[in-house]
Amino acid sequence: MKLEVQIKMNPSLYLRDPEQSELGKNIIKFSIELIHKYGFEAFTFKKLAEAIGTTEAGVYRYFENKHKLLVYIISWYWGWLEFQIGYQTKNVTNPVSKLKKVITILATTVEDDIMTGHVDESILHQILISEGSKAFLTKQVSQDNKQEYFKPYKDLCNTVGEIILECNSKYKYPHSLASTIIEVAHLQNFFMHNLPSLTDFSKSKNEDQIITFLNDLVFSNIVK
Amino acid sequence: MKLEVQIKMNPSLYLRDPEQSELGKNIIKFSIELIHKYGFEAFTFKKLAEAIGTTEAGVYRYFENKHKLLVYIISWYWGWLEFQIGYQTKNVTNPVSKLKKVITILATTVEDDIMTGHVDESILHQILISEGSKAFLTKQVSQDNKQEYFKPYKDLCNTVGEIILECNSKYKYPHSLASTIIEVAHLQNFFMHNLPSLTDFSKSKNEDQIITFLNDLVFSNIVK
DNA sequence: TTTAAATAATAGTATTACTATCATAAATAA
DNA sequence: TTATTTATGATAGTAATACTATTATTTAAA
Repeated sequence: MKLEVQIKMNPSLYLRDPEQSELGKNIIKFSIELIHKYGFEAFTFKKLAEAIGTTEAGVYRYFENKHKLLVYIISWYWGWLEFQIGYQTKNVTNPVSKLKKVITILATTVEDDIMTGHVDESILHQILISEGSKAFLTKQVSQDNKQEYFKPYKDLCNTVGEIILECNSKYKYPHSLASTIIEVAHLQNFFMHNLPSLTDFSKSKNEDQIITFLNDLVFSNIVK
Repeated sequence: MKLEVQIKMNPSLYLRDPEQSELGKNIIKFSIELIHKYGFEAFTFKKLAEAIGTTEAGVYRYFENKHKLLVYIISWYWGWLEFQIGYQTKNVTNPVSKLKKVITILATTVEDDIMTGHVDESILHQILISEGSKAFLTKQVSQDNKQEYFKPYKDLCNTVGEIILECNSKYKYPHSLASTIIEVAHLQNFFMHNLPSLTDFSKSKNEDQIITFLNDLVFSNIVK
């Protein structure tokens, strides 16, 4: 028996559950590849259908539009990351070590997880860096939020926020600091590779420096 | 004689300089209004042309496409902000006070500046919060960067970075901290209004709390 | 074995993101 | 003043995008 990690997804994100068929799994697999290749703006359902070997109508049976598909794969990633964080910090009792571990996970390009057949997490991580915020930077953000599209992201922020409170129960902004850590980890990575003068890591282009920067920022703030 | 602030723009952003004609100024004025109203994705040159009372072709004579127009108005804002920061911190000698002032400027919704006739800065500030990162989160970011499209943003980050170094000349990440302050100011504002559980300001929805959060983050980090 | 459900194949529509052409009005130079 | 350039307006047209609809065919469940 092959073990597979299943991330539970919000059903209102899709018309037909992509996990339940080969075509569905291919939609997820190739949309990750193509969004990474073309960027979200130039990514179309037509290109996706061609890559899979199906028709546009075939894709539309699974997802109403490309925005929902983006939100789907991004939600999937947050769900998977939450699982990773839970798993990798399971035996860490010291909260500071735990938060450091979390920062490292958030700021490090992951390796492809063989537990998830059709999803390449390392590409997904890249997508999150350059397309992630497009999931919520829209005019429909409030409606999307009402439909709980961002629950996995919020859950993750809560988890990180709780670890922050474990480090310092009097810290006043655990949620804001949690969302800041997540967003800044991605932004500094994007800047390092694409607009290096907005960072101080242009020479090495090493993720470890982002981790050091974040640790420095976070721990001087919460542990005084 | 009417005094007007002129922000010098990168000429490769436009085909014809919008500052040099009524139609051009209207393109800027109404694009700010309509991007704010519809969001950048749903904003089209057709809607813009209709609002102005010209034709699509008329708009295309000024801007090659809507991406360049977005970069133009965002660059304009960074240029204007740089000017504001210079002006408002002119007589502040203490670097900590200066950085606090800068954070306040970055995190506060501005009032419309009457010195700039056709631009409504308060709406522009809203656009920056929700559309700002779309200027660089594209596949062409490196080409755009080579053409110096992001120079005003980088200049601003440098200015802020220098003030950080004035506060603590040994601080290792002045550029990263500067870009973090700017981006987090906008992100926390967006979250506060649209995804409040990602912040700790959901009750009051007050910008002052973002300023307090940022001051707390920044000064515990650089002044130890 | 029947019936239902999923997929493939094809066609069609409204909108978007442009490009091209030509006439006219306004500004400038000879 | 007239000639010429330059900006704008009006209109048309195209390829691509973001869908919806229809029907036939295959696959799976009852």
